Amino acid sequence: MKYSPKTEGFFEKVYAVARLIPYGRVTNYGAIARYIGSGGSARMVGWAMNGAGKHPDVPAHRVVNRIGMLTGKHHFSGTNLMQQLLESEGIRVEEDQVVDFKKVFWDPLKELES
DNA sequence: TGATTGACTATGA
DNA sequence: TTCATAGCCAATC
Repeated sequence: MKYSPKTEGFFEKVYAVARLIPYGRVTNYGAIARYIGSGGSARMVGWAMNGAGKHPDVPAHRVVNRIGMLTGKHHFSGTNLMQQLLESEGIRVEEDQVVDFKKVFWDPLKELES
C-alpha cells in the first residue's frame, strides 16, 4: 500500500475538502473531484474515501453520489451506520437516499469560491 | 506486466 | 424517463 507523493496529495485534498463539509450538509464525489482539479475522476474520490478510515476527521458519511444515494454505506462498520450518522445531523434518509438532497447539498465549488 | 474492479458521472438511445 | 455505454485514474489480482 504505497502511495506516490502525487497520489498522496490527491488524497489529502479530498480529505481537506471533506473536512470542510458543514454539519447537516452533504456533497457528492464529482463536486470534490472537480474542486481539487481531478476533473471527471469522481471514482478516485470514492477510492480516496476508502482510505479515509485512517483519517477520523474525515466525515465520509457526508459524501454521497450525485443523486444523493448512500452508495458507500456498505463500506461502513454497520450496514446502516452511515444513515444513522446522517440522520443524527438532521438529514432525512429514505431507501438509502437523502431526502431533499438538493437542499442539503453543499458544493465546494460554490461555497468555497472567491 | 496486463486485465479487472471500483464509495462516479455524463451522454446517447 | 429509463436503460445502456463510455470515460476517468489508481489500486488490486
